Amino acid sequence: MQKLKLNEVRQGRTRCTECPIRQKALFQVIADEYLAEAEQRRVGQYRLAARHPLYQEGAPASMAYTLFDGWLLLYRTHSDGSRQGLRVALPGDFVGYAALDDTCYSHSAMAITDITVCGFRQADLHAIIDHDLDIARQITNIQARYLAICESNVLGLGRKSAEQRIAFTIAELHHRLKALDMLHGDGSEMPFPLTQEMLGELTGLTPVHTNRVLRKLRNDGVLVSERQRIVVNDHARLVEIGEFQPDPAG
Amino acid sequence: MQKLKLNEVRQGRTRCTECPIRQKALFQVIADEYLAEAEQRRVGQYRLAARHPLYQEGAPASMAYTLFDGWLLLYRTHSDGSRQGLRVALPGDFVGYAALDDTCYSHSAMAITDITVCGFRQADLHAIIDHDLDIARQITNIQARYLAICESNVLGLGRKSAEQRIAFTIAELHHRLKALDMLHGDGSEMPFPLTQEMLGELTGLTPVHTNRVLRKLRNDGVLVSERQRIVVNDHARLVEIGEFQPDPAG
DNA sequence: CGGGTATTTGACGACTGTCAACGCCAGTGG
DNA sequence: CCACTGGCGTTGACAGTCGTCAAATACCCG
Repeated sequence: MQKLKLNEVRQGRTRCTECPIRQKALFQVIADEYLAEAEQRRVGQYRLAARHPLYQEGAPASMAYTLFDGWLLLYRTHSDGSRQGLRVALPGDFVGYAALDDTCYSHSAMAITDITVCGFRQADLHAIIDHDLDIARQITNIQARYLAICESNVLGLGRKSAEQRIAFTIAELHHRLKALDMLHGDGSEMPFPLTQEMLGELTGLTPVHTNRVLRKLRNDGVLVSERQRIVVNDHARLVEIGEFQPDPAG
Repeated sequence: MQKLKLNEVRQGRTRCTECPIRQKALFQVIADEYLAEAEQRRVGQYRLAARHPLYQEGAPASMAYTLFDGWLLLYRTHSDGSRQGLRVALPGDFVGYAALDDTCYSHSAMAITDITVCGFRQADLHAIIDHDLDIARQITNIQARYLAICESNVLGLGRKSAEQRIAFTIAELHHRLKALDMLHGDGSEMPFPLTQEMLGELTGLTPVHTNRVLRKLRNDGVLVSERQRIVVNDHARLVEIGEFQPDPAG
């Protein structure tokens, strides 16, 4: 596991309005409200290269982010150095929020691909929340949704087999990418920038076993997995194996 | 797995003020604020017998509860009927809150022991939150803490061994019971109303393997486990095995 | 082309689940 | 008081999933 440089890689800083994804962003309301002040508060849009950390668990949680472009992996580090994935953030997702002042991040975030994020100071967010009920509710809802996802992960890791967890994870990503109109071709082809090691981190498996499960899904004709891409041949089976339900799990 | 009767068992309904635990309740502020209206809104204190459900996943989330007395198990049900424990709630804990109107519970709650709870209508809570910033913050903090616990569970289930997870769970409960002054004797003796099956549900293990792990901890002199009771002989080892850290995990 | 990273595969072993049986205990009813 | 009963805890034998170790191959990028 290589050491990654800290956020030295941030380059550029352009106005949030230039981001095309913005219209779809879950967190659009805050982006809108905040826009007027964004420039003068020196909070704006950042770019971060793939494989670099956005923030790290244990560090003071000074900023939260809306992901505008790219894929982001949220994970928590075990004492032996291994990592447990918590969630993949996709464009529009709001990450790194801490409810209290002077808190530390509970997890780390690493860019899977090159990403573009819009940063907010936590302190500013708290101030906004106190003023604006709609935004307060929206943030609360986002947190509640994330909590439900987290509970689903607990259920999956505790009760499901490796194959079920892999299938669930892929099915869930397929579902979310579809909602973001990020599928290719006839809709069965999805971009998949995660390495098998990352997929293993998300599902609590070693890279080797992740590979074996993928091979089985491939042999069973459920999907085709290549670098950077997965083609879902038998979507019904994938959903069935993973027991994926679009709504309740988030 | 036997079928449990629904909340038919609720008996009595007395004023919240009679509960001695109240002074320590995390959720005391709301209890205070809410007290004046509690009676007229027909929201008050319930009793529920051990092994009976307080609420169930998928049902409309009409109420949230502060646990005044007893132990409560939060869990989520897998499609095969097995259950994955999410958390044990102890006196003072606030459970069942849903951020949105017209939501369903994401998980179920079952009384481990006989319990006493103080119920709040979700709609009323939402109204209170909109009026009172302090309470809004407090609920948000409770949710944030629960989220951190949930992330810890994901890490544990994904990366830790059975022995580590059991040790962690016991160490965590020991820590929380100590804070509530619910330990017996010299502080090494803790009440433990969970069955081994429930402990297995929390740690993602079968009852049989849970038993084997407990035997090992017993043979290694770490603890003594009996029905309804655990004596922690070697607290340092327990914490070390489970990699339990009091603060960050909640 | 060369070097590093990711994927793939096989052999082996450890951890955990499954199945089955038995013992213990508390509560119940005769 | 005692036998009965059901739930829980305990144990052993066995099987299967998954991790570990090691090596080979494929891919990407300079």
